[in-house]
Amino acid sequence: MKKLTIIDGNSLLFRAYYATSKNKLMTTKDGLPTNAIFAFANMINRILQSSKQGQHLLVVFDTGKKTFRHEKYEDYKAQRKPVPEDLIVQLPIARELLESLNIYTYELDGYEADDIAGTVAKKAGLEGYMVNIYTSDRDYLQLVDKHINVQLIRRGLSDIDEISVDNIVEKFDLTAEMIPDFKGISGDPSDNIPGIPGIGEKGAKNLLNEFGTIENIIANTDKLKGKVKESIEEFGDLGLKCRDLATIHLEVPLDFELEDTLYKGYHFSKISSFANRYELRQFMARLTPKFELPEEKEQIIAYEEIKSIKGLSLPNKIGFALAFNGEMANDKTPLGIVLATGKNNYFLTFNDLKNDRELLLLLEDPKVEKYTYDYKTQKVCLARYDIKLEGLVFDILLASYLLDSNNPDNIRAAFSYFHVSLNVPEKKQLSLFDDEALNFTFEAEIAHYSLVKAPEIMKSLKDKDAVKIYEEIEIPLTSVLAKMEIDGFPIDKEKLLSIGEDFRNNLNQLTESIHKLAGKEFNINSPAQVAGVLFDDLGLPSNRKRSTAVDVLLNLIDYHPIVRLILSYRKYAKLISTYVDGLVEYIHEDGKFHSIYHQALTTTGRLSTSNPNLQNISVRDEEGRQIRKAFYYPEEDVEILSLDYSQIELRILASLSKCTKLVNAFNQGLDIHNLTASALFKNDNDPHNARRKAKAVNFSIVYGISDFGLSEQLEIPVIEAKDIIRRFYKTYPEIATYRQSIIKDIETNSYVTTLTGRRRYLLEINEQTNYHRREFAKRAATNAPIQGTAADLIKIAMIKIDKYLEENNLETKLVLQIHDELIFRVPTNEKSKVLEPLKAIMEQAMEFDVKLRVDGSFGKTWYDAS
DNA sequence: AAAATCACG
DNA sequence: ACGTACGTGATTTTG
Repeated sequence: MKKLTIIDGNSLLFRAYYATSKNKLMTTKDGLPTNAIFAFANMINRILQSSKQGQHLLVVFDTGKKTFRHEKYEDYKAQRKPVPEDLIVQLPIARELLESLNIYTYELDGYEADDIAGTVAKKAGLEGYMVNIYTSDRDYLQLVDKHINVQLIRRGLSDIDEISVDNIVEKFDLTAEMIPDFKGISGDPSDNIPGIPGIGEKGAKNLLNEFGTIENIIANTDKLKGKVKESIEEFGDLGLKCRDLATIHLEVPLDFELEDTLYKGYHFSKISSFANRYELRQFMARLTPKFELPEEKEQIIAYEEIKSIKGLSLPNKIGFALAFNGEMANDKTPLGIVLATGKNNYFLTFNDLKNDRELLLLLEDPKVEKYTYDYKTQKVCLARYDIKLEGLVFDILLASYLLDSNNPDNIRAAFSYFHVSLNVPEKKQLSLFDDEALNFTFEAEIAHYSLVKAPEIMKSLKDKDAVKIYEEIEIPLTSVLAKMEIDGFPIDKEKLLSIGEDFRNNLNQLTESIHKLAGKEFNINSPAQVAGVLFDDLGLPSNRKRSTAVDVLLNLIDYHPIVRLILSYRKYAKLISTYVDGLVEYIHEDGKFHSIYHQALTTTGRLSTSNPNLQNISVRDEEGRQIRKAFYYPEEDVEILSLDYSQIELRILASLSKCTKLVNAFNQGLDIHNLTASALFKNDNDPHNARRKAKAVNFSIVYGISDFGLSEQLEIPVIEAKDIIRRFYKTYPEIATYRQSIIKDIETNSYVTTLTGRRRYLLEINEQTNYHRREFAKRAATNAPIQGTAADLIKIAMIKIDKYLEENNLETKLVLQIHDELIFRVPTNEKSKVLEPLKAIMEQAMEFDVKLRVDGSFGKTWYDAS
């Protein structure tokens, strides 16, 4: 017979915690309490111990959000004591434990664990399963039937009472069907359900055994007498309402199948690293080996070299991996390709690939589903040889990033996250004189595992609510980014060098003057030597760290003329090394930059660019801004368009926090910094200065404020900064509430989400002994939903814009993304055609309470367009 | 390889 | 009493 074990996660954790919290709590050496985990893990161990292969296992949780019961009865669970802090921090660890053991878990906003358990149990019962539910909550007894037993956990954890149809009446003097009515009458103080006043457990049992249901009791009120009669007459309806609350909801919309709960086993490496992390040695010693899965790295992935795919009947789902020569990141030479079917792996050299018409058609056929790691790099590489690649459905790089944005942007790390340990890649050198056979096992592994691991990984994405972002954002975006990388961004090398010459002249003069003022020659590039000259030779006041960073030097400017010169030197040195000489190195033969977009790198969901980084080309400083004059299209009739979101992060903050004042101000087009200034610095008689300060305050909120940080920024005492923050929250109270809710999120779940559901995990929040890592986690948690939602927004806009340009056969091209700004190549004749539509797409890419605003400007050069 | 600095959002 | 603004990448010096 099929068996399903359901565990009430919250209930067991509570029991585990209180059973082991009598004395001093058990902790890791960092001081993280692990007592509940320890006991909970032992319980899971015991359940695994007594299970067999082929059985099903499911752990259900409450999400802690309001449920439909709260809507029916606002006092539901109202007087429940808050969960102890020491237990809260262990909740995410319990989930980690279950994940490490590969045990299926489920929770759903709006429903409690018992509703989920009940729905699953009844469904399984109908399908002939024998169901066992582990809980300490007697409400579950109503589920008992001939297919369902409840393992009721009593005081300790080892004292378990098995309740079945055969013994429920004997033990509780009630049938399973009577349990809700029983609770409805006698009440349940733990859920704040009052029940019918005046009738207790004893009376309720008597009544139910005589009449069966509350309705029937009410219908027979005349047969009752005395106090009981009065109570039923007066509070009968309340009893019905209470029964309603105590009834387990059996129609929870579940989006998984019973098959998903089949327990297959665990990977030793994963659970053992978990146990090490939380110092649970005893647990590992007791862990049953019968569910241990073989580590997959032992398997050797072979491949067969072929000349053409002709004659092979390949399936419609193909894993693939290009082999590259190890050169520059965005200038790789392809050596060959491995195709994986799940059963076989085929290798073709790049030469054979180029000549294989059928393979070329397969690669560009969107109906042939492609599974791989880092589709974009391969698409870009092939495009340089005029080979099209279409039909991406699964990219293990993007999946690993969405499952945890802390995962490194690195192939071996991504695969090892899915328990695949890739062979060390061979450093391949293609040389005319080198006819040594190369080994492509590495690529065969990538192709094979990308294909076969996909179903399991898609399920993990589903568990983390990431499927929508994956399918609707990251997967389509990767092709848009590939196009941008292929198109590149033009640069006039001569112009850049001539700007550089001016910088170099300035730098030489500055070097001379600085050496003269210092009275000696020294390396001005060396912070240590600069510190020596300033603080030792010239005796300027130094800080503890002897830092010579800009903000320090700015405060020393009046002490000695050399300071201003050093600042100026730094500026030109930076411009020359990074933005002239540095950039020149990256110019391709076509006179363009082909920067790489990293789609799976930042923890918040933003993109980043490299080789070169085009997202940090100077703009704030007029001298530095000159660099942008070298960026333009050499064609006569082509211009650059820049479209940027105005104040996007503050708008998102206003919207996410539903801050009425800010939302209204934005929607009325008011200056938001002035608004804050008038609320916080009313008495400041310098309005310009007031706005500057207000702007710093507004931003500090986005970054997750600290009074010290703000005091540093504004160069005011910490007490004043503290008071400013207090007044800020008083002005915008919803933001204070919002921040608190974010902090609560991170503390209970160890992650926060953007508006689309993108997660950022911050496990630092659990480090009990490390105050400053915990505080960092709080600031980062405050910032991530804002920065990440802005990232989601512009990504969606990019996808929509790409589609729009394509569908309307426009020559305009998206060429650069700078977080809140998109840069386009626009043929002059399309200028009036694209401006408004593109603006509108950006402004409406996502729905917010606040209206979004996009500003745009054209220019021949990037300088003129920004 | 890490630290310091500074360019951007 | 702690010791602090969020996210990046490139360059240079230095241990």
